Amino acid sequence: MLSKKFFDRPTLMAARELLGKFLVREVNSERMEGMITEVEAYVGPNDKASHASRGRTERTKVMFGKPGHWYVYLVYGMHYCVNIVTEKEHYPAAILIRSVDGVTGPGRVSKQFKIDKTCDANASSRKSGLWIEDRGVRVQRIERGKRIGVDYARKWKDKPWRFRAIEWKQR
DNA sequence: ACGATGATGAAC
DNA sequence: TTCATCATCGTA
Repeated sequence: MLSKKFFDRPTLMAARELLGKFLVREVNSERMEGMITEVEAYVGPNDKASHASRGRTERTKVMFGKPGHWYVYLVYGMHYCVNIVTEKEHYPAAILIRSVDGVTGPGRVSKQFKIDKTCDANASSRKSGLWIEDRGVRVQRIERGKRIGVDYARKWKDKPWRFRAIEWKQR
């Protein structure tokens, strides 16, 4: 299981390395799991694409908290987005999980893994029923691009902070 | 191309 | 208390 230490470092670095890791969900003795194939980084208090750029609020306070905790929120009144908090406490940053195996799109991922508001602010751990594991997959090729759905973010909208696994190998 | 759908944050 | 906005998705 990935420890807090994995997330306590620069977000772009953690984001790239999150590709190929496995998202595991356990709820009502049902277990789901899949390899993370696409992520986006939201970094620091000035990133206008990040919810944290408006400062610390009830919703976003978890982004300012300890690394390795889940930030889950509702978008467009319908879909949940699943993020994992990174970097040191008080520095707001997180990684959005956009695709897992064949499940492409943050809303679809949360639906597939039954992730909702009850997961928000929990630590990534077996106990919380939602965690991440390293199973020895080595990602060999990564595509990098702009983040999706953040056209309002001025100069931050074109930051190439989305990462997608193109090629990988089981060790 | 567009509407669904409701929490959130900021303005009033 | 109101109001615009929104890290999306399914249908057309």
